[in-house]
Amino acid sequence: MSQTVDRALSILPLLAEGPANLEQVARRLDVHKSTALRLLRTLHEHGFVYRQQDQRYRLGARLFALAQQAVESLDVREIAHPHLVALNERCGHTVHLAVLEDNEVLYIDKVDSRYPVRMYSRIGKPVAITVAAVAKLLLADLPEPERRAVAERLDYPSYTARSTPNAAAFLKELATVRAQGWATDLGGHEESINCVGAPVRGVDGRVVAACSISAPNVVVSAEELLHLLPLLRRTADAISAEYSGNTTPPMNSPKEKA
Amino acid sequence: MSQTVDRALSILPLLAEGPANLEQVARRLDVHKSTALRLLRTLHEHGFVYRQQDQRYRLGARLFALAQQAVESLDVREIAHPHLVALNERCGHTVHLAVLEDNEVLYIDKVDSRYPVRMYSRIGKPVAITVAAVAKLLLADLPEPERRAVAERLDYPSYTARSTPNAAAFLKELATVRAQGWATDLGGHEESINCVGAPVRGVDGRVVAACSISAPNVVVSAEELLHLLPLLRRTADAISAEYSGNTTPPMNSPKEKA
DNA sequence: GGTGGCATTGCAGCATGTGCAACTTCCATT
DNA sequence: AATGGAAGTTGCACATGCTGCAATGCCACC
Repeated sequence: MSQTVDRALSILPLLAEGPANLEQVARRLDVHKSTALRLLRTLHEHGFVYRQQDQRYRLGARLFALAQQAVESLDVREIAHPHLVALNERCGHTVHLAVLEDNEVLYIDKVDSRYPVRMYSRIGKPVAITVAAVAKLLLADLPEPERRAVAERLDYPSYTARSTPNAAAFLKELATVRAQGWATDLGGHEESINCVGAPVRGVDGRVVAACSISAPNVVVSAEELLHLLPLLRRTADAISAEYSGNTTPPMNSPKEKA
Repeated sequence: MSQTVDRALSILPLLAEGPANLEQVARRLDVHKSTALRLLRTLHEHGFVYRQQDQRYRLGARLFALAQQAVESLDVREIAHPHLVALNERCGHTVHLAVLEDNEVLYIDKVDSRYPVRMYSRIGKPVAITVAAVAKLLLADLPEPERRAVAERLDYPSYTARSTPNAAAFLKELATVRAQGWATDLGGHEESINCVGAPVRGVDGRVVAACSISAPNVVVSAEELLHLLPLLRRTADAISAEYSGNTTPPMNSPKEKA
């Protein structure tokens, strides 16, 4: 809507691909060099862009700081985290937390069995929305018309032979997920990887996030993974309860009983 | 320099403090509501801003994705180089910068000694991973299981009598290095050459690179080399700071509001 | 010392962003 | 229901401030 800002913001993803000099930026934006220069200067003043010795521009540190703050301000994540850690300790597999934002599903937290807690490694990347268990859970909760609209609008990449092929199949799957209250992704994204997911709900019962357990075939079969469903659902419910304020305070490790 | 972009970008740190509605944003920017609305719309289209159910604005997902890509393209070497040169000017010895890549430690930069001695190192070549100071620093930062796995997998060539003999000794050494935050190689690779190394850390505190000072016995004793440790560590810390964006780079610094 | 590539500057013209005021929507209150 | 207020949204006339051009500066490489 605002041409100038629109152009300026377009520079950022462009630079994310790698450093670029003024002329390259100008050409990609299809504007005059002087225009690009002014935009870059403004971005630079705000620290979104950094200029290296060879005068090429690259993304600046301010982005990290902002992304960091943004992820920290997600309160679901904060509440969920200890539960996810506990779940990971119980089952040993990778645990994800995801939310829906503007028709994209993104991971906002992850606990990996091998790399405990660490930085936000893959966090922030959009997930394969047509196949991921967490995506199904989040979309299944949308009101019918919107769900249909989204399903219609999506692409259905064939990651594997078991990927969701089209909108019709996806809507059917969403209906199933909605009814049963949990979801799976059995080799739909990567042939050898299975997931089970469960929804986190807010006070009003709407799905605000979804968490999942992922594990490769070679470690546990899909069937064995499903045995973890009760544990997963208890975790998701515990997060829901705490998020809605319906339960006892955080205290220490909210571990669950077998 | 560009008013519109300047205003738009100012919105982001503002939202980083927490969600805000249109009027609050307009007031903070000191512009009319309609102006703020248009800026926010543009930010929204680019995914930098997200609108929650209560219509308040929040930082959006695109920030995560960008920060992610940016960190991948960050080149430590470019940032580190001037620091390494400065260090070399101060101490006169050979200075190295190394990173870990696919279980190999690679020198990615080197400033040669001003003394007439040659060192057998080449940029891009793998280093003697079981003895080099930089290798110890990089491996010491790995999560425990992986560290162990790597140590187990390595060969332990006896370059000299003081080379690391086996996995057990190596792991013990790594534990020491991890604890003290610096490392040495005292004649472990070449009988007459000693090194001290210090880690370069990224925003998340993980070791992303390591730099070292190397010098032959005939020029300085091991003990004298250790006297350079404080200088080395200051250098490494300066690189870390700049790499993490915690400090302003030499010349082109973002503007300061005075 | 010339040449080419790229960044930078100053400027005139007008596209584009701006603020205003009217309109809508929603919700709380009577 | 009706009323009032608070917040978001829209259309528009004005002029600010953005745009592209052309000229200049800067460097590195022949």
